[in-house]
Amino acid sequence: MENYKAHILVVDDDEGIRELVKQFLNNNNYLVTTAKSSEDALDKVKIIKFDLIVLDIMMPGKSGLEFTNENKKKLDTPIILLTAKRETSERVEGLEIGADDYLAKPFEPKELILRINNILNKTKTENLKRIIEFGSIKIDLNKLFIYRNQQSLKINNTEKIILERMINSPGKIFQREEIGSLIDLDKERSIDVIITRLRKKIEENPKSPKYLQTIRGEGYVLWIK
Amino acid sequence: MENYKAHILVVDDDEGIRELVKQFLNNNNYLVTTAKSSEDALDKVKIIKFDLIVLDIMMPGKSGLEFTNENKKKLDTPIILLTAKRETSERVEGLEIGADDYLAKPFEPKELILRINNILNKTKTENLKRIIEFGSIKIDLNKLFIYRNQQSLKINNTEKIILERMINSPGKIFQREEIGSLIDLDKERSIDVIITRLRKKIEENPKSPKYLQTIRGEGYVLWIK
DNA sequence: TACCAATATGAAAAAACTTTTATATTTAAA
DNA sequence: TTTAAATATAAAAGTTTTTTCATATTGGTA
Repeated sequence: MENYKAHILVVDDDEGIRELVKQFLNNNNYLVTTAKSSEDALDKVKIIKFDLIVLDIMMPGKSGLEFTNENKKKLDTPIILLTAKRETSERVEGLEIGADDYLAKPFEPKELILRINNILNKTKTENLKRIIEFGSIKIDLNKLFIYRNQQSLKINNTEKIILERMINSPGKIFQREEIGSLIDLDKERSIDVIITRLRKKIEENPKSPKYLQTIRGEGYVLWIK
Repeated sequence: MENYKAHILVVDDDEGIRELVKQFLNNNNYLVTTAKSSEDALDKVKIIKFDLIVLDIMMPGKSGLEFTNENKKKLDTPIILLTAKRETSERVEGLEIGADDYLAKPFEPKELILRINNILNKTKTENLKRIIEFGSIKIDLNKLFIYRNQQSLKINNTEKIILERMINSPGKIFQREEIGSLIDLDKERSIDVIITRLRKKIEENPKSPKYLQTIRGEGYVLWIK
């Protein structure tokens, strides 16, 4: 986890809420900056790239919805909206224009933390790990390793590209041509060779493959478990 | 987007709600399977790997919370909980045990769709794209390409590993030793060579680098914009 | 400024990866 | 069972990547 604190911008016109939230987030190991209006927030996002923005919808001047609508795309920062209204209409609108989540006031601070953790962890772990497991095999597409029966085998980039594509559509038949197009290769026999190599790595018994099978006359297919 | 429909499991003891939700999700291009209890759901997840589960909390037999608690980890499928209660306590508990989202009944079907889209798009795009932009450079860590002034340059896996690490901690000084440990290399001069190669690719003017700078006596640091 | 240690880098060497080729094996249909 | 087409694969050849080495350059400090 290292020493990095996520930096969160809290935007609310009510100083009481601002400070309360700030305090609470501080206690939960977040770095917090506050803004008292959308305009104020805009000034700040120009200078600092936040990890997340918590934004009240109803504020004098520009509303949180307007702020989200106008800035979400270029900022590309997760936004959690705070809404006072009970009706769903406003919340739906918030999500439609790109907010990542919302919370109805009054809310439990603990719930806010959970939602923040949820969003930040998600983007983080999903960015870092791309690990697929099936059968007795584990494939780490980032580290380019396959793990099977206590041993680890390195895969190369070509193999990664093909595995990644096939894993995305398990059960789909890939013609040699389609596989070849992924790596810019058009000799049929050459595709065979790559498949053979892959089988040696992922199959218990490469001669009668369980996962990476041949469909005679069609191509190859990957079965995940 | 291809031809793939996300497969969603809807679990609710109330047939009316089950069918309503199913109908609505079908209309929104999702493939739906229903289950009338946690036990029923358990049978189904053993056979099918769903993309997402929508789960009522209050059901006879095993509750949605129990189901989530017991299965979330091994399933690793996003879960949206449906809660009837107004209080936050139950919702907080749901998030704590690993649900990805919840929705209070009664809910607008449209809101459910938004939340589902939200979760599925998030996992999908974050799995597929790992593109970093800074200055006039765009780095695609999946495709192993760097784009700069209309031209594209290939990076190799070693370069990707180091860039990825440094991008994760911009401004952090990396000692040669630390960089070397990423790629299992312990000769100082060899690290230099890799840095030189990287600079040729990402720097406008590699002789006076703007992004990948030397900290004499310490190591290297990457500045993002 | 002159010196020394730190850093940079071209080029060679070594290692790894990729493709092709030639031949063997398998499969399905006659 | 025979045959022809499809697939598999070992080994060679070609290519790229990676590391090392030798030398050049740079930056700080006396």
